[in-house]
Amino acid sequence: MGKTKPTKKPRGRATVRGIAEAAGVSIGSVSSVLNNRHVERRIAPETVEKIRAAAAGLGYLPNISAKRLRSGGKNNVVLALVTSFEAPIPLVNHFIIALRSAMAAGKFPHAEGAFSVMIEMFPAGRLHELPGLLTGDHFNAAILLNTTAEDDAFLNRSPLPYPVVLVNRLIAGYAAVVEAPETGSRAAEILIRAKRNRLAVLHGSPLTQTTRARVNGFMHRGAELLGRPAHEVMAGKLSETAGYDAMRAFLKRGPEIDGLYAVSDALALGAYRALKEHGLKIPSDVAVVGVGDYEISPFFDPPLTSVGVSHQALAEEASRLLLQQLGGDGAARPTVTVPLAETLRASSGHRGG
Amino acid sequence: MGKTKPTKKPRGRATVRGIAEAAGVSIGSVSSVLNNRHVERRIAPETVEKIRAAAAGLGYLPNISAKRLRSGGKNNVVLALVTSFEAPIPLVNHFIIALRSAMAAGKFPHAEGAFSVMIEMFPAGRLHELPGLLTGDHFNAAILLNTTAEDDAFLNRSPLPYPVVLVNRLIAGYAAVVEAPETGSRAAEILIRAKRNRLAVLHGSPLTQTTRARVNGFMHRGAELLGRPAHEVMAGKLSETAGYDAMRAFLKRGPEIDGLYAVSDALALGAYRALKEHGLKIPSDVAVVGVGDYEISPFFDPPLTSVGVSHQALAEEASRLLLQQLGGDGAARPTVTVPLAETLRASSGHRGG
DNA sequence: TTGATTTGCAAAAACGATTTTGCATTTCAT
DNA sequence: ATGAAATGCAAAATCGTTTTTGCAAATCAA
Repeated sequence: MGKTKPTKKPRGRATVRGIAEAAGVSIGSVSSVLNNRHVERRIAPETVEKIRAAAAGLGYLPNISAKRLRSGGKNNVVLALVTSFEAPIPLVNHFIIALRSAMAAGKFPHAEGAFSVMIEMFPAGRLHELPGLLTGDHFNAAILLNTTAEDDAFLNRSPLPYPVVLVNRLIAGYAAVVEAPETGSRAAEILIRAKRNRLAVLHGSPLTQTTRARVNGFMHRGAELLGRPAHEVMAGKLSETAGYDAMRAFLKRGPEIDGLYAVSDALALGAYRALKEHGLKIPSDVAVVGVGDYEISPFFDPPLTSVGVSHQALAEEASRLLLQQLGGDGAARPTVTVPLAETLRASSGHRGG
Repeated sequence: MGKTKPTKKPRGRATVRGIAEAAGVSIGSVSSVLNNRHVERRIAPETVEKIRAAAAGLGYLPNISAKRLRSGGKNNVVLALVTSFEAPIPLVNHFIIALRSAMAAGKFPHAEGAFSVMIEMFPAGRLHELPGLLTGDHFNAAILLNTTAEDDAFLNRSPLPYPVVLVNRLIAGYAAVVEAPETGSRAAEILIRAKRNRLAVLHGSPLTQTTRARVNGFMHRGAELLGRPAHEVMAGKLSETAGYDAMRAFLKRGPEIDGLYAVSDALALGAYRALKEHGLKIPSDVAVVGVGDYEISPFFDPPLTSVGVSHQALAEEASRLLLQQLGGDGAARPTVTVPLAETLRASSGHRGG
């Protein structure tokens, strides 16, 4: 065998060192060229070319952590929004905006306005496989959305070593923001006050901790006041289409109702269409109550009565809690209940909208 | 004035070194304790306490870049979604999902599925103030949404030193994804084919490059086919409420129309309500065409005819382009036009929905 | 020709953490 | 009492960059 120089095989990603070896120069020169400092640093044109060629040939991608570590100053608080892929699409944005706004407003003095927001997503039930979750390598603090029971068990087992705020989940040892528990029962009361007594609730499957609470509250209070159980209509997901399909199938089966509670506004919108197609008028034939998640509720036809917490309120409260833990008292792990907002509109026979 | 005790000079953020000095131990011991390795590393209980106390007292927050650099392996490709605060809320999610999905599907082999997605937001016109934008310190590649003319001028002036994909903007030297240019003219054609000849277009203010193209295309094609200009109705923003207000004011002024083009579906939904309140039936009195941004268009009452590109298609194409630049040919800066999708529903007098 | 500049780049010093190694001390076994 | 093992921690190596410093060789000025 010929005597081979023990060149370090660049098995991983290309680095400045790899480029330097390939081009036969020092890493300092490589860095200068890659950052277009070659004029100030007096690198010869032909050397510049050699380095550029080597970098391109190796498919160089800079290591952001190293760059930030070296150049970044002290300003790198990293906040993460951790959510399952299955999260309701519009929800995530509220949290991004809320985090950004809270930080921009200087709610967290330590960072002096300099910070990053990351989005981490995981398949439902696989939270534990998320890189950096346990080590704290990827972010300084996180808001956790849309975990499943399995994920919750994991969180319970292995406490995360940084500030965390859970949304609509309660786990010992974690701060949490939850919606007020009376959402479902208030919906029942609104419908019953509007003189409805043949009620139904439309929900998705599987039930999340939150939607289950809504359904249970509604069923319980409805039975209590009317002495009769409400119908349960189960949709496949929390989407307009799923709500439409489920409601249409339900109406075809024949049960007559005069009051409907949809546990999400997407479901409500689907139900609207099914009801109308079935020849039922809202609210004279069927009154409808939704949850207040969407900005578009007032633009339903007729405008949708909603009772629940707004995503925005939830998001703002979660941000506040997170920054509070980050900045000051890390030991405090409060559970904050966001109060209900109730907007009575035409879909339940009320004026306004 | 009260004298402050100079117990500790706040020279920047606390580090392991700072804690080590405060506790009178080495940084290695500090690290071990902070990561709960003190058992394996055989740190004496009283030392552990000293260190914990010092860390808490200094408000220590680990430097994520340093942690990742040291422990992170090779897996840190950082992708950013850079958008102005004013971006339409639902748009952003599509890009997050598209990026995550594309990476998860292994579209970018270099990263082996390990990567981060960051969200950076800037006030419209202030893109240039975004930290890390010019230095490339914060991410390896970015998708840019919702820039203003001012931001575009900046981008034109100072090319960014990493792969970038622009959305609905064209700037020399950058890859871009744009919607097909015929959106507006097709909307005019649909209305005119439906025998409408007194047209109006409802748009937001200020006009973005995209919405301006839609309006212009509509006005031009409408005038061409009808020999008469369409009305322009200007709303304050691209929201339901703004659309409602603008449309209501317009109808009160008296002009009669029988065809309306709303350049976003939020505007269309607001217009629906204004039209109905004004006693106009859709589509018999006024046919409406929207743009196809929302998943809820089929659930409008009546279902909304849309012509345009879906946010999802835009997002998927943008992700594809970005990963293509990242992985392979960084020199290629293609402009990809996403084709139109046209869905004829009841709002323009068509069947189906 | 010779001393002073310029040119071109290598070597070293950070950035802030984690992990490995090494070395005194104690404690244990005999 | 004495070598062996366990304990507790400091020191050093490392991650991938950027920037500063230093120093030959080449070029210039006289």
